[in-house]
Amino acid sequence: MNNHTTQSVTRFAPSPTGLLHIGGARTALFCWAFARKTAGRFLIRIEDTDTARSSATSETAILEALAWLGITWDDGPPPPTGYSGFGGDERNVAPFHQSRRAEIYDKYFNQLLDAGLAYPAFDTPEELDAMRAEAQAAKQTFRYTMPEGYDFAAARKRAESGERHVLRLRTPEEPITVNDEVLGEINFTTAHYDDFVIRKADGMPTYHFAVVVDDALMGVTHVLRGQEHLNNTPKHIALQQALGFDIPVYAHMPLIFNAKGAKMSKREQDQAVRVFCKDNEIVAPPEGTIDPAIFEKWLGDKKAQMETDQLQSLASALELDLPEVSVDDFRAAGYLPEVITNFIALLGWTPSKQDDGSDREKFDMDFLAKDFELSRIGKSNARFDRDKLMSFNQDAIGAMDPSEFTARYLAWCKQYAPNLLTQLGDRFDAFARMVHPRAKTFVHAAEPGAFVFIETDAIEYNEKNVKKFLLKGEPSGLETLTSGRAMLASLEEFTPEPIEAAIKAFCEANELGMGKLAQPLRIAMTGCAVSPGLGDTLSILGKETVLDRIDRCLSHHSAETA
RNA sequence: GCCCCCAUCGUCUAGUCAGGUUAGGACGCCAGGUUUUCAUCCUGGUAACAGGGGUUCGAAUCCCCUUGGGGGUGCCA
Repeated sequence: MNNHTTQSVTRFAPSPTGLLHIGGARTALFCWAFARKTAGRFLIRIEDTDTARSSATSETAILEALAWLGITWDDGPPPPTGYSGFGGDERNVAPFHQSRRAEIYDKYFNQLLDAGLAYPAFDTPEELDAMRAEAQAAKQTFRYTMPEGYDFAAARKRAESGERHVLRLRTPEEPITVNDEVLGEINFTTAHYDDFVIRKADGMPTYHFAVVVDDALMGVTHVLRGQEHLNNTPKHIALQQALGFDIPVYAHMPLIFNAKGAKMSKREQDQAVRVFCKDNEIVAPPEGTIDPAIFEKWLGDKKAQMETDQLQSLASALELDLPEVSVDDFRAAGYLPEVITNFIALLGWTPSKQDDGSDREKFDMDFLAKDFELSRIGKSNARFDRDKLMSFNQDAIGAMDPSEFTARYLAWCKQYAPNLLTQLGDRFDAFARMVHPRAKTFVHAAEPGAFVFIETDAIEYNEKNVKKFLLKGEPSGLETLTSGRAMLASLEEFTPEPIEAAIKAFCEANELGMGKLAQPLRIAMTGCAVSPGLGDTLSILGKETVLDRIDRCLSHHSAETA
């Protein structure tokens, strides 16, 4: 036996029917981590046996999301555009799309058929429905088993003559024990599996069959997947036994839910927008978002789901943050890939303790690749806490040096906020530097800098702040603002440091606290007493605008002092 | 209905396998401090072993029951 055959192989096998769900991302991450940890291989396989729902677009989106997270694969489709250095077919196990493996499946279908371990069944969906209803009425679990006196030869003849049929596996009558690395030993009696379908009427293998054949042929040694598959496992083992395959190691991991304890789903997003519309009595879509007819129909039907991009344009027009569900959602919301992987790794898995014995929470992909252990996967489902994710993201952004933040923020804006870029022009670097210390996500980053984008004439002054910082005191804020204006007007270099220095010197010379000038200036610039650092705030506006805003503020409030 | 899995602060979790801890950390929340505002940062606080039976000198930890949560029960994956 050579090293090649003893090497561990894990796989992530998405079905290309949508974006990469955050739960799927965690499964992929753990599969990746286990392969790295054990110096094995991680492979990607595309499970596109559901021809009606699968699409190339969603396959591309899923691969791109994985690559963006830094979850790269050894075997599988080529890397998405813009990535390189992973994927391929070094071990000669392709194709990686189940839709292109029909011949392979046929070979094994025939093997089972010849051995009498699989048989054609001709029941129509309606007949099956009736049988299920009957079992339900009798308060029993429906189990399909081979009819008494089943005539193999006759059935094969019917099948070969083209009669519509499926293939079912003859399952054993003995209980099956699953040895799960996470859950332990679980015994399944025959009540858990019946003669399930292994080939659909359209000739495609079912999930159960394809997964078992492909895993075996692709040398998969460790199957790490969500707990929703636990009940499928005896079926897979029955199939492996019938086919003479080795049984891989199984590890079923807990599920991830939203804050409410429900499954995270796209439906949740539709729900959020619909509730918002109803609460705010919005009966028509904002101008330039979506077709009013579509909107109306969607609003009226609680279960209706809108296309993802339509929903997003609607949400952004309503200034509503959509609950994120897919990796793409989190990416668009301005979360960092290294933060997402760090955070989801913590959902259902615990890293080793730090050297001093304290708990570890922050780590990168390299650490995960070294530290990952199946034994530290938990058993109970986890809720996804966006507050904590946000906190991690803020910490990570805060830890970047300014040039890194600027570069990454720029890259994000190019993709998700091009308007910001055109409005800012060559002031982008200064803007990025200004908002960096306050940024929780790239989406939220621009908020403290909102004053940059409004017209001076459109500034609305906060009444409370005006009273406190402009009208009261001796000298009043307005008086300080007036003398401060002259000082700023005479300033030659209008960049952050000189501005800060000049303001400081001015306050000291006049024996004033910094706030005496700073707060009135903030109100003049933004309308309220909150802004980023004064040097940044003033310099990004430019001297002319700063003086304009001071003048407007002064004239606006002079009547009140009189 | 039937079957399977799970159960520590509001949330993620350490501790459970090899019973003995003031049940620890993180996010959140509250209070105080630093700061020209905000944010950051610092300090402190809040808050949990689902309930009931056992076993034991001793139970978060082992066993049973109840309750609660989740999953499955497809010619979806």
